[in-house]
Amino acid sequence: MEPLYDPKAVEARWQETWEAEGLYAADPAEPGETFVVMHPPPNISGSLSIGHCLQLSLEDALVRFHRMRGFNTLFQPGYDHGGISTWAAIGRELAKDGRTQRDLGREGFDAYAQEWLEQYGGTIMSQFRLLGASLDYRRERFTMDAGYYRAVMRWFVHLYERGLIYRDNRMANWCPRDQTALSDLEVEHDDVDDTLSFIRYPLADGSGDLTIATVRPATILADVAVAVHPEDERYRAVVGKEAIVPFVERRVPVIADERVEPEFGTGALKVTPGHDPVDFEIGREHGLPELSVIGPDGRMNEEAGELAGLSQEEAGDRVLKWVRERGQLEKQEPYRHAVGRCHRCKTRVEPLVLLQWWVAMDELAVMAVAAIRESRVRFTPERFAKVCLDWLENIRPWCISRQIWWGHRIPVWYCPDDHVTVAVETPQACAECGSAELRQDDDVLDTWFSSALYPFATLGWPEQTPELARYHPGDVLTTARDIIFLWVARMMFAGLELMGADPFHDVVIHSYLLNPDGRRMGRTLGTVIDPEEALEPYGADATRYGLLKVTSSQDPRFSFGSIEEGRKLAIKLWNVSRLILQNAGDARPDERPRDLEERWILARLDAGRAELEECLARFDFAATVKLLYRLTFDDFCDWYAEAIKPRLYEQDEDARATALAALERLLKLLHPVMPHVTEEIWSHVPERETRLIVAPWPEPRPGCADSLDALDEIQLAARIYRRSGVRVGLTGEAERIFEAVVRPRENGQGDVAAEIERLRKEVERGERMLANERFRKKAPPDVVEAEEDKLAQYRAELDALGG
RNA sequence: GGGCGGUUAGCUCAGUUGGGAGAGCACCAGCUCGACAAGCUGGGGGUCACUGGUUCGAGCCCAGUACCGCCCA
Repeated sequence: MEPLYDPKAVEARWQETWEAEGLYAADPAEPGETFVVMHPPPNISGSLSIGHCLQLSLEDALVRFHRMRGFNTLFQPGYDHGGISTWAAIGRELAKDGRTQRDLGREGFDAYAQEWLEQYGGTIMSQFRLLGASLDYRRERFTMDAGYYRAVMRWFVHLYERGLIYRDNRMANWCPRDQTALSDLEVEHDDVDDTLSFIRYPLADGSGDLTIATVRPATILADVAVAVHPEDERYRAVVGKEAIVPFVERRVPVIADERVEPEFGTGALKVTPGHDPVDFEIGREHGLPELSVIGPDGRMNEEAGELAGLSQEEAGDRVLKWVRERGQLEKQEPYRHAVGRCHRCKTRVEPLVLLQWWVAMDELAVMAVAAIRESRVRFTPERFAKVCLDWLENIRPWCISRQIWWGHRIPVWYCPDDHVTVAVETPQACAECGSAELRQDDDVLDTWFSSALYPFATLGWPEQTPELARYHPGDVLTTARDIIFLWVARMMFAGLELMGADPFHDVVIHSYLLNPDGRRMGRTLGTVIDPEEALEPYGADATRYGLLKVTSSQDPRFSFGSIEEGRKLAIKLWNVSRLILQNAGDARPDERPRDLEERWILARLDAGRAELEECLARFDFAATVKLLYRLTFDDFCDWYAEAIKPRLYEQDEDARATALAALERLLKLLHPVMPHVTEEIWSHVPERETRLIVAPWPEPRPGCADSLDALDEIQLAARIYRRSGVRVGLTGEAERIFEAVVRPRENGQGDVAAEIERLRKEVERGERMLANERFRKKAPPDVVEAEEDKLAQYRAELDALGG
């Protein structure tokens, strides 16, 4: 073994070896309980971020752990076409040459996207490999490959035939820049400073006027009513009358509707069903017309008459000028409110009534609600179950059509008479009139519509493949919290609807990595950390360790500190392995615990194994790596290795065989987190029959459990000696171990006086506590007893120091 | 407007039923011994955001306040 550990060469070699030897491969024909993790497919709008690496590290730890425990394990790789996200990314690329997606034409765009796909898909797969993720790379899937495409068509047709997909004119979110509709989830809300204008609408009968408040005066042109709350005493008398809309001077009814908020503005609401979601609902209920004065470009359209072609702001100014001149502008106030922005391009979203395809959600959502309520699907941390339920229980129709060319084209065809034919395969004739002149719907589906099928479309559904039979349903899904609604909830109801099963039983919401200065990482913000910045200098094992270390916090700031710690752990492990392997002589790994430190380390390793299993079972990865760090540094290196060192040099065969066996146990425990360095060391251990990646997980070892605290006395003596220079009397084995571990020359002088002072304070504290009668009376007996023991211990130490 | 997180050492963060405030990094001091100076040993450093409450005992439980962040509308 080289004196210096070089992760770079070692890691690359094992990544190739594991894959070449088929050790990542899942075989449905093999026996064994299955463990399946579908890695959330990164979308091909870019390469992996350090956040993706965190997710992979966590999944791969679980996967490797289960593989070693003998599970038939599938870790599924793939990538997502990424709908609007990729569409926009390609748009930015084309813009460099002054081109747009539309310039290429639909076929030209497809060809361009194909090249893009190959480049980024390849990048993503190579990044997976660089991290040592033990995905079954032979099974790489893409959400638009032929089989998956067909699955998406089936899903659409299925829902259509169930009556849950329909085409309708409804209020949708429109991105004027991307020129497409969006779902509610793809709209972000930001507060902006705006102006609230109070405008008087005269009553048609001349009996007075009503004042409304609006931040969008341009939409006055599309007003079709004024609404008040039915319980609002102030306006009871005017309901049923007519008001005159300024500028267009249209007579509109004054109506009563419970959706009006009496506290907002004056309590009277201008109703514009064509340009506001709430107004749209009011309009539908009251049978009002849906006028539209704003076009898909976000500017005033021809319905706006003389204002046609103006921006909304310009039009609003014209309207305000009109009312001001006529004394109908009561006042203006600064007003802060939320506006919707396109999730991808941050353009202000325009609410417009549009003919789109929708999914009715109630019936589907109910199934997912049941899965959560019945704990068939659990969330970690638990609170996200409630978050998911809230969304599912207040769900609204899902707009699934997108006016872009990248994605699954909607499987609907129209004949010249506008009859609708819905089919998985391209139909030859109209289902209604038989016309052969068919035109396919231009739009594609929301990317999440297809992602919902990921847990089984990747396994071949709708074909009944051996993989589908064996690996569905899966086990654990990990993701970031912003994906819960977009993907997790939708996978749940898609799985229940099509497969009749929950696609996983555990959802692990991992932490969200922030930039070192506490800001969100975003490509557009230029705040992303490239995984290369960690992998290149530190290696995959250290990076994996460092990322897992910060998974307990909700939004940890990324720093290289924790990765540095991982590197130190790998180096420490390397060095202690050199000690044991270079002094092993002809010994073979064999547990022959004879002396105190051997029974102790086997007990500690077994306790560590049990604790590690508990940590992983509750998905506490930070606790997992901290445990491994302490086990390696404190127990294995500082005590066990030091204690046996003389016996290794003396060619004690039992000590050597046991040391090799103990090292093996440690390597196994570390493998799921740090696979490369452990596999490399393992390859130097004599007589290994398998690779570590598939070596059996350590069995419980109850035999040494009573030695778990066997070194307590010696460790205490060491502490006293190192602090004060005073030797506590030890006998036999204890004295031998003390001599081996605690080197006399270390800090020999010590400070006896300071140590005595410290111990006196401890004794005082204990005496004070135990003198409190109420403590003795009310605290549990075991707590009191523990305090008494500690006091006795401190008094004994004080005696030993002559204090 | 509704909801959810967070606030602990100079920095990044732990702290699992309430029972002496921890780790890593950084800092200071000491130490080359046949695994490791990318190391070892010891040390300094905190009003656990604030106010009140419950309790023998509160970083932890309860009520409220402030600030930061997120989600939904």
